[in-house]
Amino acid sequence: MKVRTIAGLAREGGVGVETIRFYQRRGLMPKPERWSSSGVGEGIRRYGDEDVRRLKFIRSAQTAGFTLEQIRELLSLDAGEDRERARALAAERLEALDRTIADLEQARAGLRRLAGACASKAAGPCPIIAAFQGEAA
Amino acid sequence: MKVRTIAGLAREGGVGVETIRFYQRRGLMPKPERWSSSGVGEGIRRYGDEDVRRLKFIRSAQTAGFTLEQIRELLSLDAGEDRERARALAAERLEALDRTIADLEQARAGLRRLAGACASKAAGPCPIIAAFQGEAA
DNA sequence: CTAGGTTCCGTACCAGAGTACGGAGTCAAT
DNA sequence: ATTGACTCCGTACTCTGGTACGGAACCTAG
Repeated sequence: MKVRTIAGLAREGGVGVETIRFYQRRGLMPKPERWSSSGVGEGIRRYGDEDVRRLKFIRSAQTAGFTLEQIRELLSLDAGEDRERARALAAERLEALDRTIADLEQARAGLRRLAGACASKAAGPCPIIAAFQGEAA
Repeated sequence: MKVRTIAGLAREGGVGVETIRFYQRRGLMPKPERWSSSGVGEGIRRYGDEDVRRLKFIRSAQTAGFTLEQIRELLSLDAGEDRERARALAAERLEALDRTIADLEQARAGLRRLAGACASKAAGPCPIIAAFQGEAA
């Protein structure tokens, strides 16, 4: 069980130090005890593998479109008994995610049309607005 | 060529009146001349079909992930001669869009795992964090 | 011609997700 | 023992994309 300082955790998690501190304030990441090796002052906080997993989970969940607040709830649910709630959150997000992916695929089609229209060597105006007008909601 | 007041434009574009005013300030939507029917005061602004198309384009481009600033540029490019620039913007966005869609599909897989894990009737903790740990970047 | 609903405008505020700053404390190496 | 890097902490600021507010002007119906 490797221990790290906040900068190490940040590096492994692919985020900035300030971001971790921000997550701590929001209750997404714990503030481990300060621990002084030399037994003198209050020491600094040390982070373990569990924290790395937690941090990576936050980033993944964010990609899935959860807000930090929802992620906070998911984390509090983790290892808890409320499967009902966890399932509900997942199902809801899954639906929204499907819609988003569909929208993005539509957008991609429009963008391809646009790129195609503006690629043709024919000089003259490049009808950007029109290119997207092919039923993009 | 139907004319509308700002509220009509908002309705047809599926946005709020304040949003249109916001786009005007940002240079995304034009501020048509005020035009008074009774010839008395300064009158109010009237919007045509072109404005509706423009507004719908903005919403589509937004779905495609362009920022308002980029959309402003696209609009200024529309019907212009700079195909090079238009194509570059489209190509860049297309790449980012492909990455985003791929990420989202990954996220969907993780989410399905999560939903599945928390659905099984087996009582006990629901390993939310672990469910996502299946190689989600 | 007056009442009410809209429009116009500037300015202010909001939420989400950070990012930056400044000063004090701590740690490791020289 | 001191220097330089890193940590801790609170507070403040940033950016994006809107929303809301309040007063004056305008327009339409009764």
